[in-house]
Amino acid sequence: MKLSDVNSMTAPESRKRGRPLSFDREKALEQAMLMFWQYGYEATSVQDLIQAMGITAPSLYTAFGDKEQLFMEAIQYYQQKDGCQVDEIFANAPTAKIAIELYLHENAVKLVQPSKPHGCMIVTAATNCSTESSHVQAALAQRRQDLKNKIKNRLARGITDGDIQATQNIEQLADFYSSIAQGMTIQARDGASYAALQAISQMAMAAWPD
Amino acid sequence: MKLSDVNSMTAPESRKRGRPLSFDREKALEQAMLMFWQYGYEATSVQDLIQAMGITAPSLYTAFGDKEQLFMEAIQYYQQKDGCQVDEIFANAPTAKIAIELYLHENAVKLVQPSKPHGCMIVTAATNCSTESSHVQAALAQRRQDLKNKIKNRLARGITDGDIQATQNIEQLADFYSSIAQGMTIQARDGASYAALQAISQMAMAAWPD
DNA sequence: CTTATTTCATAGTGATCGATATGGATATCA
DNA sequence: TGATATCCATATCGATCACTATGAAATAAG
Repeated sequence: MKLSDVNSMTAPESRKRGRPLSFDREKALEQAMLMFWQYGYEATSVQDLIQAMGITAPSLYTAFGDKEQLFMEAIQYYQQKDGCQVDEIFANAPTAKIAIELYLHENAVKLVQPSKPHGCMIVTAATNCSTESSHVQAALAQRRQDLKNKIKNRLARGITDGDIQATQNIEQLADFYSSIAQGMTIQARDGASYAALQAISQMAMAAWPD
Repeated sequence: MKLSDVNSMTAPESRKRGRPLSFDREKALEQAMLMFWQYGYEATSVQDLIQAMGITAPSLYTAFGDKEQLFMEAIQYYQQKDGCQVDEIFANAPTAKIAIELYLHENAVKLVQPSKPHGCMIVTAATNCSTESSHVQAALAQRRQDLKNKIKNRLARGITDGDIQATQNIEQLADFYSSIAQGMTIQARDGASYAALQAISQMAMAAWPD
């Protein structure tokens, strides 16, 4: 690492040398996320992106690397802004059952936000991929696996807390409730209302093994 | 209609004039279906298709019209060969609950067939589409709606048959079980085993309102 | 000021997209 | 056989794909 790098790290904003950015990087990222969310990774062209972001192609590439890196950043931005805050929900819920119930409810809310694409971006944004972008597909699959693991861990805590019987098959329950969440995304894509989604999550809770 | 058309209809195969097809049309269609099933509509290029089908581009266009018509035919072929035979299942099941249970079981079988793409083609093949092929997307959405309507109709028959209480919300039940089937597709895509899918469908049946 | 650095706008790169024009090959019909 | 009809193989169409080379414009440092 060079000394100049250290200097730029310790004084990130104020002492930048060249011509300043003429656009808001975060707002541009948000627009890119909305495009990827609606149309998916490959179906969103760079041309579409720069129009939505209000910048030119060279600006996109200098600011975000390439299309794939922009997508990865958009995914991260999505999870922060429009995804379910599952860590917080699971940490604060008093029981595992309430944790799942609150998660499914938050899921229903987030899947049909007004003036935003419906459905979960993690589920839908890289479904149809050619072999060249299979690692983008794999990255989203990993995020879905991460969620399932978080559900499983919260259920395991339910056993140690005593609100789930130790004989319960936690793996199966995690499969079921992540499947429910993903099914709700397809329903939301196909026009389901918040009320319909909420009804689905309530029916799913009726399968809870008391 | 011209007389020649009538003649060709009454004698379809034997009296065709010109050079005969050098490939099996149905086998070529099956290969096309497998490609669309795995990669989706837009991510499968015509180049990919003709390689898998073993024919040249002009042959594809004379035999199937264009890429979109080939996809529509592939969808039809899929529903006949690899989709759930829901009409037959629903017609023969003695009660609505058994009908749904059998459907979900058949679904689990069809979603993880060996040496075939996993998940339901109707759910996954046109998720990421640009605006130019939005009607392809709409066609699949219509097929999903058709399935939900068939579920609803079978539940309604359950009420007239007396195995479902008339107070039950049939719309909600149809939403729930079609959501389950679609969630299972995402699970199958992400590597779920038949046993895992079957466990999901059994848990879903635990939510049945007796 | 000059110099260094970064961004911006224009224009265009080779590659691939879906789809076809052309002409020869192979069949049936008269 | 000759006429007609259909298919196959080669080569290629304009459009779009993700991406970038070039140089001018705008800032900070010296």
